[in-house]
Order: sequence, then structure tokens, then C-alpha cells
Amino acid sequence: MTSADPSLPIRTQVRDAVAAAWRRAVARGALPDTPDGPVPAVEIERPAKAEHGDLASNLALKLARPLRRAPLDIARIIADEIAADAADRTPGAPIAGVDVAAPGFLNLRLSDQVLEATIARVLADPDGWGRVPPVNPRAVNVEFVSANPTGPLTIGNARGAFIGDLLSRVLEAGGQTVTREYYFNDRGGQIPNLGASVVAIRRGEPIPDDGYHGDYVVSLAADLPEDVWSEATAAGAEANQIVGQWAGMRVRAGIEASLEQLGVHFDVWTTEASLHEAGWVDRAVERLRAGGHVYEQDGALWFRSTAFGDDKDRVIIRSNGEPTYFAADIGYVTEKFSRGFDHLIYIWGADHHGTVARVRNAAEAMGYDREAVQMLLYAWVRFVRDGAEISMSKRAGEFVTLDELLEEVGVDAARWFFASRAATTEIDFDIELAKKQSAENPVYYVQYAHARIASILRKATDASLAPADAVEGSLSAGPEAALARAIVRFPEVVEDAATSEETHGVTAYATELATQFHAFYRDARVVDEAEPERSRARLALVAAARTTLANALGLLGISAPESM
RNA sequence: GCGCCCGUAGCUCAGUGGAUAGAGCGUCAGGUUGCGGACCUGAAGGUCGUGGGUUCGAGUCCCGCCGGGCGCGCCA
Repeated sequence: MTSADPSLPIRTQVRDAVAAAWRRAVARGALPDTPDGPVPAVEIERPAKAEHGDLASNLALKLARPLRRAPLDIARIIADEIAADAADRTPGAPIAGVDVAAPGFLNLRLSDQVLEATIARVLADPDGWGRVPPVNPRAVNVEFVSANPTGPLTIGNARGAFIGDLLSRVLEAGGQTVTREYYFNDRGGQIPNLGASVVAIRRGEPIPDDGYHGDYVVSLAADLPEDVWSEATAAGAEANQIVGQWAGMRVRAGIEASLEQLGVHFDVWTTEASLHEAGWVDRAVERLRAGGHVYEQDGALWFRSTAFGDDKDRVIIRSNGEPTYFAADIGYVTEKFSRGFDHLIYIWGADHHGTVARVRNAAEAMGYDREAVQMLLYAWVRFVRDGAEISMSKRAGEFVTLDELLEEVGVDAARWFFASRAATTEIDFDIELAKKQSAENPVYYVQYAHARIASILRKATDASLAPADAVEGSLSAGPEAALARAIVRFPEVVEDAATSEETHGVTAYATELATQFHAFYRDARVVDEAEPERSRARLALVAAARTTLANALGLLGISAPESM
């Protein structure tokens, strides 16, 4: 007797049912209790082959060693319990049938009831479809992009921007509260450096070799307001700083506009200067000092990072009295935690991996849980045009901007590209190839399926056929079977994405769902005025497919068009 | 030199210790009296970089080697 909660993902219902069967087998003495040691978790997976059922469990294989019995024997005993449950026709029981296969797999078939109940849920609450019960509700701060305001965002910033946004969406889908945050390094020497380049152009002098050389610097010089310029010239040595401040603000506005183009919205913008002004950096340094985690040497103040496993100690106050960038990082950690976050995530390029340990070490030294400070490092993207690598240098003015990339490739295709690849894999992005193949891009395949369904539903309205509220009796066989099974899997995909903090499972799933829809479309006529009841049932299934496609694309920030 | 990441089909990439390693693109051969052909069906294509080890079972875990990327500042 198994009572399943229909609001849980089907895989979870099945897992509970298999676990219950195992417990019953133990209770009636058919299986011995597990001896001391780790108890195998009940794992439910989707078999690669359709003849292995809808879902499968390797539980018997896992139990073989601790129970010291043959996996096939264990599988048969558990299968008998599951089969008895199914034979009772317990209302809502998710499993309709079970087979045992060598070397000890339990192959499970879903019941019509669970399929019907799930499709009915999709139709009753389309917006809620795919939301999973929160596993680990937390308030999370996700900091990403955080490029210096010394030039426009380039394609080099693209991956971090998309990964940060996609990760945020996936965390939200998993029930967490996410704040998207951007950190501007507006202190240091790069702002005056940018100012120096603008000043040089304005004076008709050559730009310094280590200055910034892009066309955008020329534009900045041309747009420099007269009052800023006269203030700068009057200030003498401070001219670079004053012009740099203005240029930085100007560049920042452009960065914010580019990010809006990407569909990436930040909740909080923080500047390094504001952290210093509000005293966060000083207080953090004092906190480390009070804890005995710093020492002076060569006139500088060092954080004893080696005490937490780093390979060297790190300077936080230079011998000239200036705090380092790392000191601001430490202050920022305390400032973020003061806002009530349980968890801080940093999205960094792989070139920053050397700084991971020191920031987490400093957090631990200040009394925070280092596990609450997490860095997600993404691998570098090799941008290629016609097979030749595009080398980029913001200072030398050699780069392709993010805006140009979007103009060439399109935001949906670009989002799909990054969503379908794990963050840690090094990838090639051939811009010409992306353009050439844009018509063949899988994202359009998925969007086309959505548009096709929208067209069918319009057709149905014209024929005065409305989708049924539920689909009954036709899901175990025929063209409906594969499509229904693809639809109901969506919450599991969301759950896996939230758990793994990766999105490529979602793109793979969306592609497969689109494939199942296209196959259904081939085999089943949906709008047929001669068969109104069957039409209404098929319209309901197709509407559920459309909702699922739209929600999967929505999870990735990709549009679901009514027509293309 | 040390540390981290990566190596899977022609190309771009999935693969959470399980069954005959998958998808898209590309290539080849087919498909439309019908709701959108941006679609569908099929085929070819793999020593999972390499050599050991652990395991009932390894693309997956451990060790060595080869190849590629990145890092090793009182820069940011």
C-alpha cells in the first residue's frame, strides 16, 4: 500500500514506492536488514533503451554486497513487493509493472493514473509546472561579470554573463532566493589610466603605450563635456583621475545597456570605492587583526593564508599604506553577509582560480563557514572566426564587443550555446559558423516545435475545438505514449539542473521533447472535426507539451515564439 | 618546476560507478493528396589521449605518462 504525493516529481514518487517495497520485504523477513555500514540510497534512473521500461533502479545491485546475496534474487524479492502493490491498484500508485533484468535491474513501467494526473496538473497550473519543492532554501548572492568600467563588454565577458544568469535561474527554480550582483573595480590605477588616454586624445597627443586604444576611447574624448574638461585642466595632476571618473561612468552606462540586451538584470551594483567609504574594508582588516590572523613584514600587513592551507601568505595593506584589491574582497565578503545571505557564489573565469583559496580562507578566518563561499570557475572560450582565433586585448583596442556578437548571432542562439555546455569545458565559438548554422541551430528546432503547437491551437479555435481538461486512457500506447512520458519528466530535469547547478540538461531535454512532439505530429492528426473527442484529448496533450516547452525555454531565458 | 581545469564520432558537445557510449551539425540514401517541410525515416561514422590499478561492473574513481588551457605580484 503506497500513497504517493502527486505534487512530487514522478521519479520521486517511484523512488518512494521502491523504497517502501524494500522496507516491506525486510519487515516480512524476505530480506535481511542491512548490516552496519552505509545504507545504499534508492537510485532511480531513466534507462537508455525503451524496452527497459520508463524508469529503472539498481537497488538490488547496490544491496548485493552488504546483504551478501545474489543481486537477481534481491531484485525478484523487491519486484514481488512492487508487483503486489500494483496489483492492489492502490489509488495513485505510480508503478504499473515491474520486470527483473540481468544482472539485477528493476525495470519499472509507469501507471496510466500517474501519467494522467500529471498531465492534468500541467493543464490546471501551467505557470507552476516545473517548479519543484525547494530542496535547500537559501538566500544566495550571485556575483558575476564584474568587469572593470574601462571599456565595453566583449565576447570574453559573454560566458560569465550567461552562466551567472543561467545559474541564478536554476537556483530560483530550486526554490532559492537569488540576488544578482555586479562589482565594479573603480579604484586602483585603471580608471586614471583610461582617463590618461582620453586626455591624450583631447590634447592631440599620442596615447600612452599602456593606455587604452579602442575606438570607444576616441568617442569618449569627443563626448567629453566642456565643464569636466575645464575642471580637469584646472586640477593639473588630478586631470587623469577626473576625466577617468567621467569616462568610467560613461562606460558603465554602456555596460548596463549591453547587459539589458542580453536579458541579464542585476539587482545590486556595488563599487569598490563604496566599500572603502563605508568602512567595510577597514573593519574587515581589524577583524582579522583581532583574530590574530595578520602580521607585519617589510612594512606591509599580511594575512596568514597559509594557516588555512594556502601556499603563501597574502598582503592586505601595502607598505605604502594602501589596501590591496584582496583587502576589498575581504571587506566585500563581510558586507555581503551583513545583508543576510546564507551563501555567496562568485562566477569567475578560470584565470582567477589562484584567488579562490585566499578569499575562502579569509572568510573562514573571520568566522564564516567557508562552504558558504563558493566560486564557480568557467573555462575560457576560444573565439574563432573562419578557423582563426580572435586575439583580444581591451587595452590595445582589439576586441569584438558583446553587442556585436548579439547582432551577428542573436541572443537566443547565444544563450542556447552557453546553456548547452558545462561551465568547466573549454569551448570553441566560431562566429562565422554560428551565423552560418544559425538556421540549423537546435534552439530554432525547439522554438519551431513551440510555434507549430501555437499554430495548431489557433487552428483548433477556428474549428471551435477546445482542449480537454484531462487526457484519459490513451497514454499507455499509440502516438501519445512517448510524448506524454517526455512531458511528465520535466520536473525531474529542473530538479537535476538545480542540484547540479548546470543547465545543459535542460537544453538536451528541450530538444528531446521537441523531437517527441514532431514525431507525434507526424503520427497523429490533432485537429479533426470528424473526431471531436479524440481531437480534444490530443489538444490537451499538445497544450501540455507547449507549456512544457515554453517553461523549459523560459528557464533558460529564451523566448518561446507564437510564430516564426 | 608547482597547482587547478580539459582531452569522448569529421565538427561542436552531453554522459550523476551500471544494460549494446549518446545528441546536434555535417555526409549519404529516402519521405509530403492532411493540422507550419525551420519537419520526418534510415545509414555510415568511436582503441572514450595513453598505460596501470580499485570494483561484480570504469568514459566516470585512484596513480603515472602524453597533449592543450590557465594561474603561481606589495597588479586588478
